[in-house]
Amino acid sequence: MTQRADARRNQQALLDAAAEVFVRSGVDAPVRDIAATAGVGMGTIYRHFPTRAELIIAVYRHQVEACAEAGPRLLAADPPLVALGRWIDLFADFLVTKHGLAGLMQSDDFRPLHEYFLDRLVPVCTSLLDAAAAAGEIQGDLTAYELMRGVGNLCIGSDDRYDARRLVRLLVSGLAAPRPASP
Amino acid sequence: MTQRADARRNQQALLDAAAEVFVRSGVDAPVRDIAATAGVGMGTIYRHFPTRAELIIAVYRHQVEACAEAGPRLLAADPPLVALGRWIDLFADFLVTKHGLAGLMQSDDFRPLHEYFLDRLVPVCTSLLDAAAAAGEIQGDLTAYELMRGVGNLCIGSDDRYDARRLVRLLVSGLAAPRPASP
Amino acid sequence: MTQRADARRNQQALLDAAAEVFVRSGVDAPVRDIAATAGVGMGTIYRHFPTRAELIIAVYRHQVEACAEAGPRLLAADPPLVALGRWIDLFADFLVTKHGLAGLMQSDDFRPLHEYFLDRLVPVCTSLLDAAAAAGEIQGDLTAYELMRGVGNLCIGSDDRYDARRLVRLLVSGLAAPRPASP
Amino acid sequence: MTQRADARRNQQALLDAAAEVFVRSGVDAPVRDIAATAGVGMGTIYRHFPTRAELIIAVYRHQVEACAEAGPRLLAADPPLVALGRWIDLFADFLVTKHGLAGLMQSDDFRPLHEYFLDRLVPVCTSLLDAAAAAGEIQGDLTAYELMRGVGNLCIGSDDRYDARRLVRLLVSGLAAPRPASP
DNA sequence: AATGAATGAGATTTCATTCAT
DNA sequence: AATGAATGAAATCTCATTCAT
Repeated sequence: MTQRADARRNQQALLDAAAEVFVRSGVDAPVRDIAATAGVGMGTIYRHFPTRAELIIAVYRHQVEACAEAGPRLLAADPPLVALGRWIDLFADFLVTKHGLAGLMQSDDFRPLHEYFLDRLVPVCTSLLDAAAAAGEIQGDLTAYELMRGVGNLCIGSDDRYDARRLVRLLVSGLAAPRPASP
Repeated sequence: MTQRADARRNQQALLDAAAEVFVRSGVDAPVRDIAATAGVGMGTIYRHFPTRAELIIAVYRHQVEACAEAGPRLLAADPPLVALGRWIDLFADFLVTKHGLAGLMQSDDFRPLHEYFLDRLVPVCTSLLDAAAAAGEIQGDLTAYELMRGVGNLCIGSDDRYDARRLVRLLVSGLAAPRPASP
Repeated sequence: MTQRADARRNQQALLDAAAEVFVRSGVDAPVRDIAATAGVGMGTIYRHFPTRAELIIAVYRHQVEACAEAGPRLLAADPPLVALGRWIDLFADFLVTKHGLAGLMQSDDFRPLHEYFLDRLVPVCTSLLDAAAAAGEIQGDLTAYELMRGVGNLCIGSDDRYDARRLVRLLVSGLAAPRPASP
Repeated sequence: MTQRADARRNQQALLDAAAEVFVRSGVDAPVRDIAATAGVGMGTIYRHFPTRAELIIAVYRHQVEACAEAGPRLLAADPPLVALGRWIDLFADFLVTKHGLAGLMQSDDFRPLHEYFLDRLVPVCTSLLDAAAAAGEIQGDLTAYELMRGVGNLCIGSDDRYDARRLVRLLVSGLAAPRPASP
């Protein structure tokens, strides 16, 4: 059982290395690079994460979970549209930080990854959206799926000249119902 | 001079073939496929377009030009914000149609491509934006560069479940100045 | 079109190299070895023979054809059982020479190879067998398929201590109808 | 001594597992599969059977011994050629049942395996063959070694369309001396 | 100028084998 | 003694790119 500790350490090294390499070279970086960065053999990656999607999911799982859990908390604390805005900020922060992650979701090869994100986060986003709609704070009938894809896309390639978060805020403000003219 | 004609014919065949293959298999389709579709040898592609970015630029040049030229025309015909909206629609249409093009812009390898697009279109977009700002129709100080990147990003991966144009419209509406409360 | 000559030369070099390597290391020798022996890059093999089965078939095609064509000739020249014996000798010679070929046929991976051999040779063998049966020279109802598999198997691993041809002759003699006791 | 018992139990589990896996996936099945089936670690296999040949020999030892012991018994009970035929049937049964075993013998890597079989069985076969020759029941001077290799080869890949036992019987009948013409 | 055959680097994946625990 | 995680050497296959013709 002592070995288990070793393996766990290794797995963590792998996750750290993968995260680092993903930032450096994108999520489709050669397996060999990740192995080298982690200081393990290539077989070790395949033992822990048989497919690339599994590795990516593992790399980002913690943050996806944190994001999912934040939804209800925000909704309880703020008016719906504010909560939605804050949650979207959280989501965007995550994506922007994970340089290259957003761009990845498009690829057919990463369907499982895409699905994991959606399965976990779309319901959360839906409840925020529904609450805002119920409160009459937003117009239209955009789905959570579309909103998240839009935000996800906006977060691709954020850099000095392109502040993704700013665009995201603009998008959310476009979502808000027009303020009724005062009487 | 006859050869010149030959070469020109070849170049056009190449552009047509590349456009077709780009739609079919994305802009990173194998060179061989493009050559085969054009009915020329692979060497011919390399002679005409030494890098893939050059080929892509050539493929889309006409449409980029058309888009650039539409700017002043729209501005002359409509109120600034309407003109901006229409121009953005035009730009988005172009990107959505060119499946995969938007996603490509991110890659460092295609810097030249990216730059061509920006050099040609940012000034046009800037003049539309400035006009709208001057008319008090928009708030904030978003640059044309950021707006175009945002729109470009939103256009990635449009499909049945994700209508990029809709998100783009939302973004533009977020740009509009809040209607001043009536007195 | 001059290049065609080059390519043809290359293809022949490939076939020669493959034949040599097959003898040395078996028909499942690494592609790289065959390429190296032929003095070409690995891609060249894949261009000429996309699958391993295609390469093997090509390597042995000439001899399979020669064997197939010998059947009718022998049948025309000799009494059926003699013709059958000679044809089987020919077939066995081929297999024994192609060290390792016989052993290969078993593998599921080489189904296409197996099928090519059978498609081409079973009909020939059948006509020899039928003629012998019609002449009352053989007993039983062994199929050409079984006979050929038997002969093929006997030819595996012929060497100094194991003379496959001798075993084949024994098998064929076991096929002959028992001489009717003289009156 | 308790550990000795453990080790013995393990060894038996390994043999059973190997036999099972050999049937399922052939004698060159991955070591890991055998270990998993036996419910032991891979290191345990290497401890007990450092080479694959040793494992295979161990797996089949019982049956090889049984076959060897049957020789004298059959010879005592039947006329020599009948005894030979029955013994060969026994040998063929063993090989046909051990799917893939016969094909394996060819490989240079399994020389030790090959040798074990021959060392144990050739003398038995020789005595049967000699007895038949002494009785004038067979012709020629085929060695036991060649006969066994022939039978071994015939047993490769027996299936629905190829009945190895039938071919083996044919071979043995080819061995019989021609019935002397009646006076 | 054009061709397309050839090259070969690089990416993935599988397992036999070792060795720290 | 046993475990099974780790290793890393193969082997396969795919293209971007070159270059002889």
